[in-house]
Amino acid sequence: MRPGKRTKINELLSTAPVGEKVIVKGWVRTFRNNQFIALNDGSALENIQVVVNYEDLDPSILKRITTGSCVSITGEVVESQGKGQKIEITAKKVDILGDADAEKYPLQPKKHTLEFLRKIAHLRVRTNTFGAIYRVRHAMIFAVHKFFTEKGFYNIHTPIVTGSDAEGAGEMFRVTTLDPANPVKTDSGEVDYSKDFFGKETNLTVSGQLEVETACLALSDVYTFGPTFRAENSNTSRHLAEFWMIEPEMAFYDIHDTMDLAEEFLKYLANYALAHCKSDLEFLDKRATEEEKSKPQVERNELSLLERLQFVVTNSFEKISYTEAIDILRNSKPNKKKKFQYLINEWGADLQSEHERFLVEKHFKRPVILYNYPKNIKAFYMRQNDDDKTVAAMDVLFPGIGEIIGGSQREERYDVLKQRIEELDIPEKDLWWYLELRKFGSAPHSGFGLGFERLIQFITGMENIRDVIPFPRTPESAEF
RNA sequence: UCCCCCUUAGCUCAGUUGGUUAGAGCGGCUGACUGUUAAUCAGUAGGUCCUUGGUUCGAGUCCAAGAGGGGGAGCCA
Repeated sequence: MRPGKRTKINELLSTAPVGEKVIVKGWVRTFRNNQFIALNDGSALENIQVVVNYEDLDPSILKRITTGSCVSITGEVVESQGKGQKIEITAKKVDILGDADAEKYPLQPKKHTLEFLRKIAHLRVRTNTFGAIYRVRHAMIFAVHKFFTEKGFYNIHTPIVTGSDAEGAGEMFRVTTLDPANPVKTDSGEVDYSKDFFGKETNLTVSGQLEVETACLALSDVYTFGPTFRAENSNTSRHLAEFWMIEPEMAFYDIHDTMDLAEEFLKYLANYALAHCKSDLEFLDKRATEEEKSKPQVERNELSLLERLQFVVTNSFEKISYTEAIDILRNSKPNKKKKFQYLINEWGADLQSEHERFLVEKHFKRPVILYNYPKNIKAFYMRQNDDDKTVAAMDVLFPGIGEIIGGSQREERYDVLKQRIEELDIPEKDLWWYLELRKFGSAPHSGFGLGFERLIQFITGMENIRDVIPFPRTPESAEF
């Protein structure tokens, strides 16, 4: 080890170099008995215990070792005399890098509520829970790229600012440099967007799908992984105004190939987390189990977090058509006993989350993929089936989260697509390039969108989506 | 956007049918102790009871509006 070089705590704990002189730097979690610092630098969930000799240490330094302060420790790695840890560091030198006024520092060595921690999002990552979530989140980002790279997919950066309002995936955020109090106006008094920065109306993207299809019809297998913005007034534990979405798009895949890929992908990710985030997941598993105890029996999970991840990895997903799902729901107990708020009477009804939850959590008790939905409840670009009633759409439904993936085979036939655009009154002028893809060397292709934060919810067992992204953006809330 | 719930010390929460000076644990501070594991022990400070208005002899408690937060629904990923 190079003299003067800092060693990260995860490395120390895994190599346990007893007898070596080391430098560690990090943040104090607790300082017990005027002797024992629990030090964490984020490289692992675990802390290293630093033992200081309070009789030799300058009292003015001793006083500044407080919860939250940042310190640099020079000392020797020794076997611990205590029971809670194998090794510890006997400090020879303690430097305070950053004070944390104990009277004002909001984090205490105790359990805080998630609601409180959301209000101090700049500090919450210093807790075990959020440290674990951030690390798992990183591991999943890496695993996404690894999965697609191994399968020969190319990552495509689709635009964040978009000029088309055509996809209809949701309300959009406007992008403009016009003065909101006094925008340039046309003679007829309308806002003159031709004078705006881009010379037209622009918005933040709600999906990179349409753009990534261009790359798909040249590179075959591609994916996006980027920020996505929806200005919906959604106030739920599964919605954000700014979130990250993964959208693979595959040439020559039909809807069944796509469902298989979605299943393989999700299993790969769960498996990667189990293999690479062991101690973080064990911590989150315990945390979730504790949390469950405060809930009524009926709302508790039958499986623990780790068991759920294991279950997804080892069990095949149930794949059924919308029509089959309607049959199951129509004959289900809650439907017959009128327990559903929305009763299923006939084919064509949109499924409510109570129905999806019934299928996933009660009927099949495993992830379910529904496919071939009625065309009038799905988007214009989805491929029409021969029955003329349904489109080749699919949703992957997960327990607790609901829809984690939505995808479809795309309509590759120019005439059919054009007719559908007209039927739905979608402004065609914004879609000329999208239609041209069907004019020049069109190909059957399919894709899906995975909400990254919903994935992280599933992997970490966190119930509120605001706790799996560092800085959540939701209606009325954009602090930090 | 709709429905429901919550807001009391830095944090987590008690606070009886409306009644004198609003409490506890943790945290902070002071001291003791010194191989602790969210250390322990003793002492101590700390309050716009979310805001505004109303009812009442009297409001933390009842009513109304507003603010903030949470849960559910819809929209979806």
